[in-house]
Amino acid sequence: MEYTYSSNTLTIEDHKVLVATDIALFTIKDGKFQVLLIKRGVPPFLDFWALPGGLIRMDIGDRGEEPEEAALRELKEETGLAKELGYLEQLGTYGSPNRDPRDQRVISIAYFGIGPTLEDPEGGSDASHAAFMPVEEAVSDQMNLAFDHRLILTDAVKRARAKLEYSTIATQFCSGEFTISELRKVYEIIWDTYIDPGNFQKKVLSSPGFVIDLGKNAESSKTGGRPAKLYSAGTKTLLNLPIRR
Amino acid sequence: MEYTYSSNTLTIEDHKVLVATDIALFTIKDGKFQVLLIKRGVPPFLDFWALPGGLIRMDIGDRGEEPEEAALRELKEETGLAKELGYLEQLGTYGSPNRDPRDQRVISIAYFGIGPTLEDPEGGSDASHAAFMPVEEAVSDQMNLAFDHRLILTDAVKRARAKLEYSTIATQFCSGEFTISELRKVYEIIWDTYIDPGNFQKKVLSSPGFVIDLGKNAESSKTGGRPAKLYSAGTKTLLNLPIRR
DNA sequence: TTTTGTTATTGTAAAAATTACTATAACATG
DNA sequence: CATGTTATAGTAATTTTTACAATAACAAAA
Repeated sequence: MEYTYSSNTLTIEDHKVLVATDIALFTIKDGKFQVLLIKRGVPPFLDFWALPGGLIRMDIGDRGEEPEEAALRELKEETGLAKELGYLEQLGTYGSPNRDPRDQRVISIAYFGIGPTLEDPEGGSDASHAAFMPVEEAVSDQMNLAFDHRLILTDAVKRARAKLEYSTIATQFCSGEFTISELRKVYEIIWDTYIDPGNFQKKVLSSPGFVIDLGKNAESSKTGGRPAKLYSAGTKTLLNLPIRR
Repeated sequence: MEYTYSSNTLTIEDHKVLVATDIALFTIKDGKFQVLLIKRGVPPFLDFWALPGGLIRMDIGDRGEEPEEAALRELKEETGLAKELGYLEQLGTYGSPNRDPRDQRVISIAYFGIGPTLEDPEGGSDASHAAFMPVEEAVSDQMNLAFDHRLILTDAVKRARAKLEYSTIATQFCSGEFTISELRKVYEIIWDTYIDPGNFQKKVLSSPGFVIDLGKNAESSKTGGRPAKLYSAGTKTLLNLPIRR
């Protein structure tokens, strides 16, 4: 990686760009796969829905922020979300020259995150509103998201659906204690498919490190039925044998 | 994504950073899994081995380069590599504040690429040398790579090993026409493991879209043995059933 | 020409995993 | 206590994987 190059017209300074972060933060709420969006309070894309995010600041820390740190800070500022996230990983960087209509070129490091079912977020600093929205709605043709956030969101959704297969991230969509049925519903909701309860149960329980038996039962539901055992998320992140769609 | 923020001391300009790209370009050469490195000809890290890469330039195109375009341009400039790559995807962005020791903060968008067995690259513009090096050697404790390139390289190696399982990228390590044995050796070399020839053959041929039968045989080798059929890379990128390690 | 060695390819049977069900357990409610 | 509901366990057919044997098709040596 070099920056020895020759240009007759530009200085090093001229090659600098602004770097933002954005988060596609997913949860399951009201039985639906949802994503956290903010309604923009400033131009460009005033009043458009957008992924929470913002610039990496150079006046935080010795030499500026870690990208992930910036993403979490902006998330908190814009949505008031205080709880710890269940999962966060880098999704990719979006850097096409025209992705931001402003004069300055801005690239964005996008993150993929999962929050457990969260209290309703509230709009923070420069967002006039923040809310979870069903993914189906957020990626629909009717919805016009700001910048290239539809692209980022569809990539994040693909990532989520793919990761369910070979990782244990589904547990991050559940609360601290959950039943196998709740875990199964995570798959059913995100994949929009039916999964056989018996086979799923055996598959999960035979995958070492997927879940931890807490040795107690959930409260029996009002609709009747045998009370389910409670589990918590296991320590392993990768499954030996995938869960198939 | 916003850049409405308040700071008493800094302007928007002060938050800008330099953006570089780096490529971990893999191939199989001399029966070994190898990565393309350059020997740096300028400080910092003078004479250190590094991944090919460089700054995204703002004086190319209307509003500066696409990141991928910059990565390919620098690859060509630094290594003289002219052939088209078999595969290229974004690996991730490395943006820790101290990853570059220079005054300017520099983040790097890293790519993961595969080239078919290539002619020996030659050092280009600002690289005094370019060469393929066995991955084992490049990631060893003995080797001190520039910047955080050891981290990038180990991430890229993980990506390569993981992708062999559920995608068809192994074909990109082969030449245009190849035998099933050659394809199997890609797996054996990159995973450093033995794979049963018979089972592998059946698995590949029963995976629709993995390879295309060219209806002709490879030349029989000097060591004897039945001549193998020739295949080319199929059109599918994802495998229905994974190849297991 | 025959034998031997080598690699490719096909076959086969046991083991493991998946799938589609069925059966039972453990509750709530009427 | 019967009925409905959900959780969990069981079971048999199917599919996939694995380990290995058998055959095919060549080169080279005898």
